[in-house]
Amino acid sequence: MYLDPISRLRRFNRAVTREVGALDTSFLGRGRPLGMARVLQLVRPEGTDVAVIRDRLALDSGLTSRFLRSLEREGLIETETDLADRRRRIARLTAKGQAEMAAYEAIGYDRAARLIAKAGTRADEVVAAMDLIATLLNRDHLEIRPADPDAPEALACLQAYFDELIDRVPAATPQMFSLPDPGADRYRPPHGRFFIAWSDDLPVGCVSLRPLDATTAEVKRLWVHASARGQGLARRLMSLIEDEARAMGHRYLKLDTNSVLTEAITLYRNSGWVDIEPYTDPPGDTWMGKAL
Amino acid sequence: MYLDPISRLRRFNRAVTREVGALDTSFLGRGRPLGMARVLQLVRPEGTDVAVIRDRLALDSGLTSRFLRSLEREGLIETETDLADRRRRIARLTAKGQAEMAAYEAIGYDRAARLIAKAGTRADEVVAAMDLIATLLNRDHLEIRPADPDAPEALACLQAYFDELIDRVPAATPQMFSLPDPGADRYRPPHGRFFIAWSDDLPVGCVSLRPLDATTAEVKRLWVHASARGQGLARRLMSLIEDEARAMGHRYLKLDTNSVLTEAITLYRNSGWVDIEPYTDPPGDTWMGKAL
DNA sequence: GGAATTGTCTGACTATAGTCAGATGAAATA
DNA sequence: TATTTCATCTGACTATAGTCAGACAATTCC
Repeated sequence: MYLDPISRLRRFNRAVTREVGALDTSFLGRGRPLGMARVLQLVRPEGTDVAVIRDRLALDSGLTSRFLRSLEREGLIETETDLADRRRRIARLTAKGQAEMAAYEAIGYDRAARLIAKAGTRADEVVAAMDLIATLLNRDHLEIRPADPDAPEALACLQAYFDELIDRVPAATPQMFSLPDPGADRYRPPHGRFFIAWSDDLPVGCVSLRPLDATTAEVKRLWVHASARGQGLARRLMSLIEDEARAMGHRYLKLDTNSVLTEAITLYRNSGWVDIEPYTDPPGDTWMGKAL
Repeated sequence: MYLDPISRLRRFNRAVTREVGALDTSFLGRGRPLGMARVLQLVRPEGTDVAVIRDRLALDSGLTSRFLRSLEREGLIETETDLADRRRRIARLTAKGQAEMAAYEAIGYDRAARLIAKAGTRADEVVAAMDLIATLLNRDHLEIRPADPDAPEALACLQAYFDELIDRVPAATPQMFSLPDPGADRYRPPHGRFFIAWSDDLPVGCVSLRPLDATTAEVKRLWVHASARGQGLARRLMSLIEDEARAMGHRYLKLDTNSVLTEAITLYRNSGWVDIEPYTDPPGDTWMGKAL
């Protein structure tokens, strides 16, 4: 290759710096300095802790305070002391502030829409490329949080998981899967568990646990978004769900999978899972278990 | 999908803004304000026109001048008046300035290398994703320039072109192609032509023309980088080479291709090319011609 | 209960980026 | 030749971001 990977990354950096700069400049079009606009973006209508704003933007406390005062004078936000800890303050968007935020949203949305349109027939590919890069850059901030199995973000993960099974497993058909999951109740505490891995605001993985009997539980719905593969996330999810099962008092775990899903099976074997007798119907054709 | 493409683009934007910000901050580690560092980056050892620097960074002339004076005081650059137009000035890097630039280069290189390393087994995919995005963002600045067929950038294009043929055309084997091209001479002016399309500093396409007889020429080596496909570049290259042939006095064009390269053949047909009698050996199996 | 720590705020300060008007000399144009 | 345009420079100015010290009140730690 004419350009080595590092030069190509730097070419990417230049292109993207220009783009980001242009976005910043267009934000200035609303007649407010960038620093203040950035603070405003972090103030939620329900209220945001002032310390959170300071941390996220890595701002000095004095500067943050002044930005907030200034936004307050404009009537865009209100602040009040946190009743739980009266040293802390909470900033909240006013109606006027929400309108202003909507205007900023519109600017960002327009620019994004224009770029997607520019990608034409390759828009899907471009979005996948952006997911990959964003997930890589966010890698150190990946968070795994419990979720309700009927929440929209959970449904999105499950849909993606089903789509992948249908795509890869010959025996899997769309009729086998329905959403919302009729058995969702068994994934909810206190009986079961459902976790989602987040990279910023994109769900990039999930895993669930449901009880089979008093001492045995089943691991299901292990899925990792294409952009997050190859970074050990599946392993983290599995180890989390095993810890949860242990804490809930289970002594044994089972799962069913399909032999075409070789990466998953390799992962299971490498973390102590062994083949067991069949205990479910197709599309599964491989059954594994692990003593906790 | 839980997140629509536009939200995902904006997530990408956030991730990348943080990264770019961090790069800027690390440049500040050399104890020089960012603006001045940016100016320094544009001063070449051979000399750069001051107006070029101003334009590229969209700086006020007063500010540019002050930055240059300051870099001059530090001994990093020298300026002299342009002899061709004595209103203009040229800035040139001193030895000390070159050392300083090397230090900046090293910072950028390190960060890039670290990010590539973080991508682990998916580094190739990440670089391809970055190419795709950078080419999209640079789309309006795509430039097609003549090149020598033996220049490194030309060899890179040809190698990529051959690799693709070997990959897609069953009859094509590595033994059929060698580089540098033994027939390179026929692609050079005044007899032939060789053009490369550049997106920033990445060659993303090429096309060449060689004479067959006094009034007929052959179009060869039409190639477009994966990141630049679907944006009409092949069409631009073809239309350019046809114009060149016309200007050189040719009346008729020919080309040979392979039936598996369907997008290319569709492009040819849509721009007035028609099937003709075979005139070459494999791996070609489709021959086309166009009267100018 | 007293000392240390924490979160926020204010005022005074500096650094950096950027704007604007005008001066100067050179080149282009009529 | 006279006028206009151009490229650069300087000085005076403003805007924005950011730093620092100290005050104050609430909380945590011992």
